[in-house]
Amino acid sequence: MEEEKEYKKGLWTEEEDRILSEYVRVHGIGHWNRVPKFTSLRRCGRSCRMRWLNYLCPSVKHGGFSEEEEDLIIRLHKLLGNRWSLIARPMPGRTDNQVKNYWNTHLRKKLGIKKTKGEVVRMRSSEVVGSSQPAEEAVQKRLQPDKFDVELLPRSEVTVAGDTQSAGEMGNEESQFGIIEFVNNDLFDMPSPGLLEFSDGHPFDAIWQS
DNA sequence: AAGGCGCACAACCGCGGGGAC
DNA sequence: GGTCCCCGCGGTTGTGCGCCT
Repeated sequence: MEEEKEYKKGLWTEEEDRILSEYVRVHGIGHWNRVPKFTSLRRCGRSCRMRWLNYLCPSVKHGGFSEEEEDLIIRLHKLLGNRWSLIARPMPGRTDNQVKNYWNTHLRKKLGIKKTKGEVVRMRSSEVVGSSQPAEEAVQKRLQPDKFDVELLPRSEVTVAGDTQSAGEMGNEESQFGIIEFVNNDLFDMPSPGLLEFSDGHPFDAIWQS
């Protein structure tokens, strides 16, 4: 794309912010690629979109994270892994980028978490099924879900998001798979009831990351 | 004073999904 | 069904600034 080379990169100036804000005021949100056509702004659409969503949007909260927000991030990250958009969803005024940056610069250090590639702490359903404690209790203990009600569903064929593999095809031991249902699904904009699958050896199982 | 360094935050990039045509 | 456009996501890189020597 020849035209793309002309787009400016780097930090935004006050004047650019003003132009973008005025564009949004007149044309509304969306069709960001039209911004450089309709204005004198020499920024690509994606850059405009990001600047608006992460900074200029009036609903975006600036400033440090509160203890409550920090606690929520920690809990949700433990639960969801690096799914920043999901983590940011129940936090009004916070964007995925903010949450991601805050995690990478503050919380990971604070929690003593090293950056590892693909290291995943998995919960085998044998921990649940094979343990002496009741299945639901085991899940509750692992998730520490002050804000969630979870229950373990009977293991059955699992279709992992966007994948047609059955649970049986993904591993050798049937006991490796399980499903957690979020009974209290207020925090996530998921089809109710929300389902999270976990399994061994599948990319989608990064629910608990260390 | 200055330059090296690390931290915090902003911004970019690659990729993929969904919808319109 | 194929292509294009738009958008969202998550990882990575860039930038500014304060602190230390």
